Amino acid sequence: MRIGELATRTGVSVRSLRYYEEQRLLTSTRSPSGQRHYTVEEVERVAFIQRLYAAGLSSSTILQLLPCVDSPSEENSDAALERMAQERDRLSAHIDDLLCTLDALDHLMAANRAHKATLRTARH
Amino acid sequence: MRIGELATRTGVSVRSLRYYEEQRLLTSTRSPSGQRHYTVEEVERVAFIQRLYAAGLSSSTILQLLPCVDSPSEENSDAALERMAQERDRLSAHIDDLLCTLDALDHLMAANRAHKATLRTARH
DNA sequence: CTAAAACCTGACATCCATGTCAGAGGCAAA
DNA sequence: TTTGCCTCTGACATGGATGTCAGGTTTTAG
Repeated sequence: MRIGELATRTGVSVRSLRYYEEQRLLTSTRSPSGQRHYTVEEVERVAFIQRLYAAGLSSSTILQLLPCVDSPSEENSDAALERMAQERDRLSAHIDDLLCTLDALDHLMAANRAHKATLRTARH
Repeated sequence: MRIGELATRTGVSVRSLRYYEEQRLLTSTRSPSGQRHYTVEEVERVAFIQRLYAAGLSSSTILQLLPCVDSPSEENSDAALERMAQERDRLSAHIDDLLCTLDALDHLMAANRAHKATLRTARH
């Protein structure tokens, strides 16, 4: 498929797909005229890359993890595995932090609603 | 306390504290010479602001939520409460997404380790 | 064949929290 | 008083993913 189709299938802009290639996160074969072509596998790969971006990883960090995805457990993926473990832990800690924040918001909202109910009762 | 102490107590840079004030997320009293002074309450407030930034809220969004924190359930905080509910839901969805990502990383790492164990067995 | 739509490269723009620097003033200890 | 550290304002810089535009080529549909 060409880049436009990959873009609509993944919900990622054409601009971003080219950027991923520039960052060596994604590869494409080129038609004789130079247009990029992708296989269906790339759909999943782009989705995964998006996941990692959403988890706060940078392009260069993602690049370091990819050997782990592309060629599981070959020699050169040791460092990738280690890096992945490190990012996993960071992400886990971040999630815990966000859960605390969620909790704080829930408490705040509950307090506000309670106060509002109090006002309503007092008025009648 | 002065700004430097608030900075060290919260782990937030002096630059950022001034920025928070510029965004009207934080207020200070000024000494006659113009230096900012804060009460201990501000420590908690800064920590909360940091939480919200870490949860992906922008300065203007945080500003919209603050009435909910400062003056619970006064009339003008209705919009703030609604906005907070909206952000809460967004955050909750984001956490779910991150949990999926965490899961994906765990699976990948397990697969890599399994493969590595296979290689080790074959060698002996 | 022609027009529209999609693609190419390269470059510059954007957002936004934070860093950093410059120049000036404030305050406390020696 | 002098020295050193803290603070002030204002301005410019940064990073990184993405948007956008220009000028040109390719593909597709009619």
